[in-house]
Amino acid sequence: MSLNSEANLSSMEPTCVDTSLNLNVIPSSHIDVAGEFLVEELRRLNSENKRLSETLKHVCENYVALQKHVSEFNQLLKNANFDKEEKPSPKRKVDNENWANLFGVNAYTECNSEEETFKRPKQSTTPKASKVFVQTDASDTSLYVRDGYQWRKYGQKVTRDNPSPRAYFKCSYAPGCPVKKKVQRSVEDPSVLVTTYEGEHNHGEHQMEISGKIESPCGGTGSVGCSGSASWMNRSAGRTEALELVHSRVVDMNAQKSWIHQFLVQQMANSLTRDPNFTAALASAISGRFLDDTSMPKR
DNA sequence: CGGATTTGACCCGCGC
DNA sequence: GCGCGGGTCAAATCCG
Repeated sequence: MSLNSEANLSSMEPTCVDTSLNLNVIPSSHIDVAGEFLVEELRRLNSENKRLSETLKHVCENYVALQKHVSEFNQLLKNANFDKEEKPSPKRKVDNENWANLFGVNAYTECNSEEETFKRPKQSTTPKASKVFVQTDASDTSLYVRDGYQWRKYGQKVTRDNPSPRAYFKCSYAPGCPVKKKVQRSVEDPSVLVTTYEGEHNHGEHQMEISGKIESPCGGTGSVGCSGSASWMNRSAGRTEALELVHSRVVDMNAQKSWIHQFLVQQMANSLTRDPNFTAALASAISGRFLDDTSMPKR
């Protein structure tokens, strides 16, 4: 009964995390000390380990597929040879949105939205606007996007071109922060939340929503694959910058990988220490071993 | 009770 | 000038 049946998982792809636990650290000669209960416990943990490994295997497969999409996406962009001088047409904009959705890029920014300047020429001097596309659960009807900042909702409207309502938020982290954001579901894909940010935060550090949650190295919570934080968007000033940031996201995944590894190990350790059955069995095994040592004649 | 959210009313710019 | 639509306000309501 090997607990490392999924050991090949780690060699499958460098991006995958080896979560298989080496639970064979207890010599078989000691197992009989705790009796059958410990064996049962180990069996249970083994099956759970296998189940988790299977789940992780699927996650890794999805990740590899996504990575492939990203590289294809980058290749397409190279081939397309974007002309920076060219004024993008509304059609181009739609194409870009479709690309972002097509390739499963969770967060995609577009700054100084042509749409805004086209519809409202008088507002061309207004603070730059950025769009972020966030993949969410389609069944989730809420319009809340976790981006690390604290927002206060001040309005909601149903717009003409989109049946889903548009929510209006103001940054409430700093008193005089002028940043606003609009959140609306995409017409094409209701599972995608289109978030439009306007203005720049006048406060340096954003508040992390990590109390009781998991902080990932990419600066967000553990939700929705580190979908674009506002600080990320504020750095981007155009399409190329946005693409570079998509690249940096991929690079960040390496750091994320080690973080995931640490996190999984921590979670497993926590779940084991929290499990009263396991701790009881462990205590029984240890005390049994002590009794064994003291009662047994020394060799 | 205070802060956040909801929602109808209002304002303003734009096109006709 | 008028209607339409997007954006904002603010009173009512909710919630911890």
